Amino acid sequence: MPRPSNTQLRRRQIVKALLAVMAERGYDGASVQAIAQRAGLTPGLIHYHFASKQEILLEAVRELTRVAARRFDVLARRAKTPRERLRAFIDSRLATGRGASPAAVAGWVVVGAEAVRQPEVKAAHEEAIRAQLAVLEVLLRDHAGDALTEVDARYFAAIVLAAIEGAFQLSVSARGVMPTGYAAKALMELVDSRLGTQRA
Amino acid sequence: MPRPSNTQLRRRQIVKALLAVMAERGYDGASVQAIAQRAGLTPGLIHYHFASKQEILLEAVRELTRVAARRFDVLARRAKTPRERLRAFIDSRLATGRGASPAAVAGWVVVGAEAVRQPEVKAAHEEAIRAQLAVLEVLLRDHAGDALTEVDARYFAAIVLAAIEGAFQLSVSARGVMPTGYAAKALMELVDSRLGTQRA
Amino acid sequence: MPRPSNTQLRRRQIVKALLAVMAERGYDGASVQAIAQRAGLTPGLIHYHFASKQEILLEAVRELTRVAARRFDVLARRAKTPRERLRAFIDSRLATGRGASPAAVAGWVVVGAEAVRQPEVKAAHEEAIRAQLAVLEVLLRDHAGDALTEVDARYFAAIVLAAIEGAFQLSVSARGVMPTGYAAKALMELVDSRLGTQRA
Amino acid sequence: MPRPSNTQLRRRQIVKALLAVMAERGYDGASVQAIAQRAGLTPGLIHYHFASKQEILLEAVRELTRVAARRFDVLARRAKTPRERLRAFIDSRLATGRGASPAAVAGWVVVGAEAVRQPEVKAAHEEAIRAQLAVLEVLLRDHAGDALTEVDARYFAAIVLAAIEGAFQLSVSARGVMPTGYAAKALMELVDSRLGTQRA
DNA sequence: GATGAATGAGGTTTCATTCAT
DNA sequence: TATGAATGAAACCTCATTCAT
Repeated sequence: MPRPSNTQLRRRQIVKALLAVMAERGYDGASVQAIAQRAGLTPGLIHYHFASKQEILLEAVRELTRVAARRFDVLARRAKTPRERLRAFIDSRLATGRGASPAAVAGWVVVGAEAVRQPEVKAAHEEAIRAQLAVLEVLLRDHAGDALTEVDARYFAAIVLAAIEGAFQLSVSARGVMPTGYAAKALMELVDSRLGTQRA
Repeated sequence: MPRPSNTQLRRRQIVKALLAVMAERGYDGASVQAIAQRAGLTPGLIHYHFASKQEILLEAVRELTRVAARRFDVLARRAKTPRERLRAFIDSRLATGRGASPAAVAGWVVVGAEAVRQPEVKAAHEEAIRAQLAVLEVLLRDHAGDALTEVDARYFAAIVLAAIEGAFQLSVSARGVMPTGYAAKALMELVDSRLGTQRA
Repeated sequence: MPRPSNTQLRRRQIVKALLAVMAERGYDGASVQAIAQRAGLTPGLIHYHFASKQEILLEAVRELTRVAARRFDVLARRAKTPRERLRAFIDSRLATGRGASPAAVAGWVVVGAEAVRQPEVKAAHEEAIRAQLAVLEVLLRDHAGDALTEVDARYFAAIVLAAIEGAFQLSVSARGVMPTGYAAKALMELVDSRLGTQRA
Repeated sequence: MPRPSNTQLRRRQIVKALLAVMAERGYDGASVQAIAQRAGLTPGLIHYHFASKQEILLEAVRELTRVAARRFDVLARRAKTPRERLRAFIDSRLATGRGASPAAVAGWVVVGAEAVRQPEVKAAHEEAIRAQLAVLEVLLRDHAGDALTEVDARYFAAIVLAAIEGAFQLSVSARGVMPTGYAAKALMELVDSRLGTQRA
């Protein structure tokens, strides 16, 4: 009778520890030793559950993606109009309060830089970006009606996503520049003015 | 008779090499050995000209800032209206062509992530961000006239800068999402619509 | 009611797996994990049946010895003259065809090197060597009659055994140097010429 | 003014240390730490002079080959007849006395086993074997005159080389089986009888 | 200014073995 | 018997930095 598997638990523990350490010390600063310590495990066990440190990072990218998607789902459920759904998306990324996680934001910034040198990370990061872009594009078109051509919608979505990603960076390295909570509001205003959809 | 100092030349060489390597392998991947190789120098000499690897990175941040400022100056010289000066700023960051450097963009993204863990880098990065923000805020107010309150201008500038920084990230890790050259155009359109200033 | 023991089966499985892995990756490359995988078992079970990895190796040495002995017995049964029995011995080591096992040959070479550092392995290896030497010496004297003194027979046997062991090494690391099948023939010719016993 | 290079010295030191440790503990037992200790150096310095542990092993293979070749050259210089040159070859491998090195013999056996799993080592080992084979074949034909066909010479050489390699193995793992010094004599007798060339 | 050998700390990873179940 | 999670030691290797020349 084998001991009941706790692999799922352990993997989640480890990913969480990586994100926590990474938010403070970056990816290279997040040594396996440090991750283990944070998770209350041993380095050997880390490698029992993950083949390599990179594997943990890749799982972390997926986890961040899942969390963001879940957050959007929750907020979107309450939205009744296309504009509210769009706002829900922006809030799911930028709003503070329940679900907002500075560690996740810092982690995401670090992942973005890691994409520069690790092709596998780049692929995972890019996939996440493209998925968000697709969602955002649909939301924008739903909201804009005929005000956006297909091509415009795509680039507009890209700019909006860029603003979100950039806001992450600013919140990490120039805290205070954009008071928490204002980013979502300011971005939504921008979108509204572009689409001629003022808040009625 | 001492030989004439070439310290300035060497330092610039080294900073350039760091940026080049960093764009491919990240900061930790840019070993002193690798930097030396790229610069055609030896590791020992690197430390003769810089006290530590971090010093090179800090100098690189300054260098990137200087280059960006210079690029803006060049473009702004041709600008005649406030709107054109604003456009000059955005182009100086996002436009392709002469002066655009993928290595610099990747380097900047890496610097942003490094700010997560190195306080000195964070300070340098933040200073650069705040300086740009100040310029951008002035440009926006000049252009907008009474259309923006002081507070609005500050947040608007932050959002615009965020979009620029985010565009860097996308260009690094999701190339193709935002065709080169479109970012500047799309961002300017957004600004125009927000300020009610269509291109006449 | 205890379940019927399958220890013997398992031990043989494990030894076989060690030899297979060792032939590809050497002794240190044959991790318990890898052995388990090859045997279709788990690492824990390996240590249930063997106290240590070395124990498996020692059992493998014995197994290789047993297999060689059995092979000689089979061939010797058909032999009618002393010369044929001698030939049977050489064939049992060097001939190709039924019973020849490249994995066993590679395994034996690896065991020989492992004897360099593990006294227990050296002892087991040496015992196997001395046993073969004894057999070979008897076969040679039977065949040679008065053509060999006792001392000569001992050294002659040693040289013949050395040639066999060396042929293993060559077949492992310089395949093609000695076409399979020729080794036995060439060695027998050498023996014949030394003993003045031409093939009638 | 750089410090004068001592790379050649260091590399030789390291190779020598590897061979010494390997003769006692095998290749895997020869940790970089152990090699460094034996050489009186630090592990970091080992890797400064060799890219990897395997590189040291490959250099060791070359070194062993060079030493053997040199030994043959010295002995062959005194040889006056083809038979004496053949004997010089065999002595250069098997005779005791000046130049004989138990560590080198054990090292060579370990290298042979390492060839099982490291393709680069196998290539180096095979090259060494083939080179010796070529020499031996020429020596045999010179000595035999018409007594050997071309094909026979090749296989004969292979058997003789096998006997030499096997004698190494026996001397490592079954010391005493073949009293030092007798191997060369016994092998030469075998060759003589095969070629019908008695010591006149 | 310049070289490159040298150090020592620390990195990721592997692994034989143990043990709760 | 069997599982596979867990441990802890040790492996190879990288690297920023120092320093004799």
